[in-house]
Amino acid sequence: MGRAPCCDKANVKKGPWSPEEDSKLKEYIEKYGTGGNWIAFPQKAGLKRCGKSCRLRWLNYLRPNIKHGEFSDEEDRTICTLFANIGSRWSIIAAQLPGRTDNDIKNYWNTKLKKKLMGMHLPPQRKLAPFASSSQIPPFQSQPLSSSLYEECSSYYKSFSGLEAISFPSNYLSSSTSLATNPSIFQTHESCVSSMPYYPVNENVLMFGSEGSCRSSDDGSCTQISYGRDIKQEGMAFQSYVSNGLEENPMSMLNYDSNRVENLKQWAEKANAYFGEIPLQYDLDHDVKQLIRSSNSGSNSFLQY
DNA sequence: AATATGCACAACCGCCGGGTT
DNA sequence: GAACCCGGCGGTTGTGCATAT
Repeated sequence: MGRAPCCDKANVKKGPWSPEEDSKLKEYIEKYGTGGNWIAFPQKAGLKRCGKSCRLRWLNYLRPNIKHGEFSDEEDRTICTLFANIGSRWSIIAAQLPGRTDNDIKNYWNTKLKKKLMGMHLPPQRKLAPFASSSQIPPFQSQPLSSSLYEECSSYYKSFSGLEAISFPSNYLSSSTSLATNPSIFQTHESCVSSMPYYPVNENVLMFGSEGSCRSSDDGSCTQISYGRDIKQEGMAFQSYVSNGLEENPMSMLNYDSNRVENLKQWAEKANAYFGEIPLQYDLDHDVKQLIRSSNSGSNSFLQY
């Protein structure tokens, strides 16, 4: 038995908000505030919406001082740098960018910034990576592909990532997401990772690259491959902090507002204390982070475009 | 002009953690 | 301490517009 739904789905409107709904929501909040209970909010405000939907609409769109439109170069740099250090903690990244919402930043990252970054590290004529696989075709892989293509793609991948091989955490492959039914996970042409050979290690894990690519633990058992997003993301984040140290943190390369840096340092300290040392693991975004770091360490900013 | 494809963004979904009972 | 509720979060999907064919 699952969790009870937060609202009566049958009597709740979904989809885009109308201007009338927007003004209703806005007026009510300006008059009475949110009331501290979003679940009860729609009824009070006379909206046929889920409370969560109201909250999201307010926070991401209607709230005062929301900044819409183009991200500045400095914002780009901030996002990239924070992403390299803390991963996809959009709410934390958003906290460093006044007026921007986590959703905004997440969308911006997924649709533009990541591509911009990856594109800069691809030879122009080969922006579209060939999809390939290897002889290690898992049973559910419908199309056999040549290993030569894999080799080409593999070197192509190495050429910009500097990584020999990569293993995916299993949470990229959640139980509800079958490769057979949702191949889109690996279809992004932004990364040749999509065509790394992969094979099941156990029922929940697929390995990419060679077996030797498993770098997870001392005994080679890959035990850090995790299910929870927190372990994965925070693990990467704080491994990064542990290994780089705040002094080497690429943030220092930004003209950072000192208060913001201080906030982040405090947060990082708390988090470090909480998580301690966490084994490094790779995921699809790892190489993006590598790119950011390596680019930042050079004389030319990767965001000079 | 019609259709296909790509892209950007808004919104939804489901999980998790913290607080309360 | 267990059960429940709610807010918050990140990942994913849906939709509409723009551009290419």
